Order: sequence, then C-alpha cells, then structure tokens
Amino acid sequence: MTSTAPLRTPGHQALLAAAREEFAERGYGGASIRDIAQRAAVSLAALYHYYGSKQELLYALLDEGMDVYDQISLQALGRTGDDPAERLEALVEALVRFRCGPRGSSQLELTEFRSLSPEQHAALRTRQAVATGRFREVIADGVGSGIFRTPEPDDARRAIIAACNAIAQWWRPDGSIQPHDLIERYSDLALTIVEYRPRALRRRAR
Amino acid sequence: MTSTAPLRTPGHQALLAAAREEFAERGYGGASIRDIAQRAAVSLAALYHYYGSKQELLYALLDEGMDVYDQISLQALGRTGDDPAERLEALVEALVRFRCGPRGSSQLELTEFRSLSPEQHAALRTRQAVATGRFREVIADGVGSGIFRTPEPDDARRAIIAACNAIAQWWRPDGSIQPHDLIERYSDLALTIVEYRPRALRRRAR
Amino acid sequence: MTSTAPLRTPGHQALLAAAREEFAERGYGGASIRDIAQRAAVSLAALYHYYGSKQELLYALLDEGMDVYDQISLQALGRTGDDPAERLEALVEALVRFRCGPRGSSQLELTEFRSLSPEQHAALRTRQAVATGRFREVIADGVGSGIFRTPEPDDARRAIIAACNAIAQWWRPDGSIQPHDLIERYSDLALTIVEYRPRALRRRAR
Amino acid sequence: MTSTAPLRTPGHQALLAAAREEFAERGYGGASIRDIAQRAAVSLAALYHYYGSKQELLYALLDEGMDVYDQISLQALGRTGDDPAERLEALVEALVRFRCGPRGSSQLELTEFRSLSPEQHAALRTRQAVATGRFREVIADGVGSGIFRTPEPDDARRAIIAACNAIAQWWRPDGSIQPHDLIERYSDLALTIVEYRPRALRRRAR
DNA sequence: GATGAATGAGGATTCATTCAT
DNA sequence: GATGAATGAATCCTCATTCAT
Repeated sequence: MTSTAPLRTPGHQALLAAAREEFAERGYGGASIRDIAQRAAVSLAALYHYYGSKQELLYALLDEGMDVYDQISLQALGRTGDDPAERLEALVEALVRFRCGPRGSSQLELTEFRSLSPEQHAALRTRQAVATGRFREVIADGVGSGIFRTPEPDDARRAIIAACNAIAQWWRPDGSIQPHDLIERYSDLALTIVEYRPRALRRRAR
Repeated sequence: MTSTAPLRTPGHQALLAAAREEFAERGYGGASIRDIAQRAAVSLAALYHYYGSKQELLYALLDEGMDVYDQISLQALGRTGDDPAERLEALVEALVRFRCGPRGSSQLELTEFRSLSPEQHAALRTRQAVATGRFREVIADGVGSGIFRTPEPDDARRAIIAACNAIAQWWRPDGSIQPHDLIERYSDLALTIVEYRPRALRRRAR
Repeated sequence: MTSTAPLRTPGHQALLAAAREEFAERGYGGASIRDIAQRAAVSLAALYHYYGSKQELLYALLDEGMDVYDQISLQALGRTGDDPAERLEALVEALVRFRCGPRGSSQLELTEFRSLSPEQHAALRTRQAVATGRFREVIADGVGSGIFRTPEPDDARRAIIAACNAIAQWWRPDGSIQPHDLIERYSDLALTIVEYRPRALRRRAR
Repeated sequence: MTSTAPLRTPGHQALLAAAREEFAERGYGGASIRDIAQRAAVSLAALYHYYGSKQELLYALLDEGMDVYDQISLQALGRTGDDPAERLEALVEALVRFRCGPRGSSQLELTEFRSLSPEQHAALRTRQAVATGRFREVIADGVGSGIFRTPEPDDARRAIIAACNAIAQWWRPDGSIQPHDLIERYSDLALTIVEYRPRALRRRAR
C-alpha cells in the first residue's frame, strides 16, 4: 500500500517537516537548503546524508504526502458499503481531512511538480492518477446506477477535487470552523455536484 | 476600468510575457531575471530600467492579470440583465475565458502572492476581494430571491471559483475541447452548485 | 591667485556641495554618482554636462578646496608684518578656519588623492606643496632668526599641520567651542611646537 | 590582552593582509571583494566562509589592528616606571612603532569607521577610547605633578596623536629615516607639546 | 542645453553541492 | 555516521557612462 518510501527515522521526519515549511513559504526555487537544515536542527552535511539533493527532498516530501493521503482514503473507503454516494462521501471526507492536516495545507502538489525530474514527475503522476481514479470510479458507479445524474462526470470530479483542494487556501485550523463541519458541508456539496438523486423506495442509510 | 497600471510600451509587454513564462515554468524563486531579460530580448539593465526589482516585475504581472480579468468580467456583466442566474453565468464565462487565456493559464496568483511585499500583497488582495465580491453579490441575490437554494453560499462560491481556476491545470488550448464548450459546461456546473431552481411561471430568457 | 578652475555657476556649486557630502559620507568609491545628482537636484545627464566623470568631479572638489584654502591663507598673511611668529600664527589661523568650514570638515584631501588620475594627483600635489611651503618658509625664517628653537623644523611643521587637520575629526560647529577659541589655542600650540622664544629686548607687536 | 578576536588561521591572516592592502589602495567602497580574495589566493566562497561580509572583513581588520596596537602599547608601558614623562615617551614609541608597521601604515582607522555598522562602530570607538585614555591619563598625571605645563592637555594629547598618526602619510620604510630615529624625535616632540619641565633637583633617569 | 532610455561590466552575496577528515 | 571547510556557478542588482532625441 505504501510505496518503497525513504525510511522514517526522526531525522527524516524533522527534515521533511522543515522542508515542507520552507517550500510552502518560499516555493521550491526560493527555499534554501541551508535554511531547511537549520530549521530541522540538522547539519547541512547530515541533510545530504539523508537526501541526495534538494530535488530528492522535494520528491520524498510529495511522495510521503501521497502515502498519507492514500492511507486516509483507503481507511475511509474501508468503513463504507457499496453505495456510491456513501463512498463518494468517504472520499471527500478523506480529502478534506488531508487538506486540513499538515501535509495537505500547503499546495506543493499543485505547483511544484514542475521542479521534479521527469522520472519523479512520472512516478507521482501515476500515484496521483490512482487517487483521482478512486473518485472517477465511484462517480462512474453512481452514474451507471442512475443515482448520480451529472451529464459531465469528469467535470464533476474535477470540481469536487478542486473545491476540496481549495480548502487549504482559506481554512485555518485555529478558526471557528471545525474539520468535522467541513466534511459535512463538502460531502453535501459533492453530492450536489454529481446531482445525486437517491432512489425513491430503498432509503439510503446514513 | 483598468487601474493606473505601469505603462504599456512594447518593452513592458515583452518583459511581462517573458516573466510570465519563466515564473510559470520555474516558479518565482526559481526563475532567473537574466533568463527573463534574455527571453524578452532585452538587456538586463533595460529590464531594471523598466522594473526596479524581480518582485516589482512579479507584482506588475499579477496586477496586469487583474486588469484583464476585471475588464473581461465587467464586459460580460454588461451584456446581461438583472437575473442572478444570467449574471452568474456571465461571471463564470469571464473566469473560464480568463483561465483559457495566456494570463490565466499559469497559476501564479494562487501561490506566488507569498513572494510579494506586504504592501503589494495587500494591494492585490484587495483587488482579488473585489473580484470575489462580484460572485458573492450575485450569489447572494439569487439566494435572496429564492432561485439559488444552496444552504452554503460561501462554499458554493468557493467551489465555483476553484473549479474554474482548476481548468488551467488540465485544459490545453491545442486539445479538442473549445473554450466555448467549457463555458457552457462550467455555467451549468455553477448553476448546479448554487442549486438553481428557476421560477415556475416566469420563464427565464436565455 | 585662484587656479583656472571650473566655472562657478549655481549648478556647479550645488553639485560640488552634493559631491562633497556624498564622498565624505561614503568615500569616493562608495559614493554613487546617481545619488550625488539626486542630492543636488540635478539630472544625471546634467551632471555629466558639468563634469565629464566621477573622477573629474572629485578633482574639481579638491581643487576648489585648494582655491579656498589658498585664498584664506594669503588673506591672513596679508594682514601681518614680517615677524615669523606672527606669520605662523596667521597660517595656523587660516588652516584652522579652513578646517572649521564646510570645505575642510571632510578629510577627502588626506585619503582620496589615491582616486585621482596621475595627472590630477600631480597637479594637486603641487598645489599642496605650495601650501606646505608657506609653513616651511615661515618656520625656516623663525629658525634662521633664532626665535624658533626647534631642532627638527620638518617634524614641527608636520605636527602643526597634522594637529590642525585633526580638528575636523572631533570639532563640531554646533558644540561649545568657537573657531575663535581654536585659533587662539592652536596658535599657541604651534608656537610651542616650534619652541618660540621671543627676543628679550625688542618686543614683538601683536 | 588581546580581545576575543576572530581566529587566526593562515587563511584569516592572508585575507586580512590582502584586505588591508586593497582597502588602503582603493578605499573600502572602491575595493572589490573579488580582488581581495584573488590577492589572498583564496576562492571567493572561501572568503565568505571566513568573513560573512565585506563589512565584517573591514571590522576584523580594524579590530585586529587594535589588538596589535594595544599589545605594543602595554608592552611599552610595562617597561617604564612611574614617571609621566617616561610613560608618555613609551606611549609615543608604541604609536610610532605601530604607524611604521604594516597595520598602521594605512589610515583606515581615520576614515573607514563610517563604513561600519553602528554596532561595529561603537565597539571600535570604545577600544579607541581606551587607547586614547592611556595618553590622557599619563598627561593628566604629568600636569597634576607639575612637570607638564601645557594649559590645554586635551589639545596637547590630540596634537601628539595626530602628529604620530601622520607619520604613516609620509614616512616610507625603505627611506633613510629609521623607526628608531622617529621614536626619538617624536618623543621629544611630545614632551615639547606637553611643555615638559623636569624637576630641578631630582634628576630623571633615562 | 538638457534629458530619459539604455547598456556592458562589475558589484556583493548566496547557491547547491562535495570531500577530506 | 557525521561534519566543517571549501568551491564554482549563479544569484539579484547597481555601477559609471553614453547617446538619440
């Protein structure tokens, strides 16, 4: 389930956290690897012991984010039955949760793919496609069974994901809105977007 | 309508275009001001004659983008009547059009605000708030008159804008999808998101 | 008496004043010709209309200082008779006065000769030698007539000049010490340095 | 005795020497840090490894000069007894020696303080005040015990120091005058300036 | 007579990275 | 395994100066 990711020693974690902050604040190109090492309270040479280059550090960061997102998503799906609406809600919950967490609150994934090597880029695109595929599949299911009436499932999917991603732009953990609220509101929003119409007789259990 | 923006000599335009490309490709921090000058076929010192710093160049870029977006939006609104649905469609059309154009195809606005000075940041935030306000107002109108049934107008607005913004991430001008198609699809999507229910008797003119 | 110096239009004077301040504050190498023009409220191109280069501006500055110093010195000498003590006092008065004035309060002459071209350097060295020669001559007179007992007239001369020059390092025009006081104290000091012993019988007129 | 100054590795010393020469020749503002590195046969990045900035290099230079001067002065004083005349001679000897040495032959201290940060400026001013204070104290002693008759001890002190400092302007190590000669002549000069009158009966030992 | 635009060279500094220890 | 020292290349930017207008 998790990829063959870099080891997870404390040193690794401290560096990833520091890098995430620096990259988020200054962008990949604007971040200094010296500052990252300093923020992680690690010597510069030690950083290079863990990660061979700035690029590799970025890759590890994005890859680890994917690990976490995958894990959350699969856990959420695991708690549901077969109902596409229920499953879509689970996926939205996972994405909202991710975007409210430390790894999703930056939007590195949306812009800093360009800074990866072609191989790294391809690897993450693949993982991203898997994640997108989970939405695609669920929506296709709903459309197939007639409970999602949207005429443009691709647009619907992209809109749902974009809306959830955008949470990181405006939501703040110290504000009055709880992640729990967001999950409910964005689940509803997602069902609206796919134009969910529950079957008349067989009531859907909440 | 347009702000008191920097002058628009050919030199300015060439530099803004070059900077947009470089910033989009490498990010603000990763872009080299030398490369920008070279790409614009302008001497490095000439660049500094036009723009006092890299930061100022970024600001001019974002500010000019705002000019264009404002202009498109107001033109679109000018062609409509009072109906909130019609006006929302106009705003979506403007945003989609902007995102399909050269100035909106990068997503500098979403990430590189961090690279501005506090003053520049504030100035653009204000302009952005105006643009957002146009959506907010139209949606509030629709909700007030009962034709937009969404219980969460703020989420609806953010979702519509995020969905349109995301177009720049996947849509390519040389693909098979025309902007015209996108405008229609995203107008529908927006009306879906605000849960538009036209009045029964008074038919809305298209 | 005055050299074939650059013309003295208001523009010239404003530029010289601005340059003197900038050079004094930042040194020749550290001063920006742009800042000088700005401080003088003159366009950059106008500056180049008056002075062909930064170096020429420095030269004009030092040369004009020499003009002023020569003038003060000769005026002071003109008010004296033949007595070497009296004449030395006049030269000290002139130098103190110069060092308390705007042109002498910086110490450009002591360090920025290095920034001149060889020709400029030589020209000013010559003028400086003339000024030094006035001291030398007076002291030689006093030694020759037995009223200056110093065994080292060269050291005495250098010490007197160095002491007067140093005034610019610590004296401030807005302090409590008046130039008049300095003149008296440094005249006495100079006579002490040359070991002045007035003749017993023929009283020296003040 | 020496301050907690920067380390004294060969690299440091080579850089300080190179910087001293460059600063002396071109002034702080006119000196190029590239040229300094080159003159010291050190890579530019290595220079920055040793000294964080051009300014810091200047500070280290001036500070180290102070170290040396303090050391010479205290050694010279250590060889004397209590007699103010003897002690003044020791201080003059130290200053002359310093001004004839490599660290005193430039006059950076007199002009390039302006190029320091306020903090650096203050630190060196303090050290300079200590050095000046040694003269002040000795002269005050002599005045107090009646063997220095000068009515203006402050002017006398400044004149002595200025005269010694000026040595660096005209004396050349390859000329015919030996430092030994200068020390004797300037000691005499200093005693002349303070108007030294030895006590009649108790002869002062040389 | 005066200027705004333009420039090539060079400014100080920081970069990601390597390597001997 | 871990690090301080060292580096070449590149960074953004400013310099004194010129020239067409």
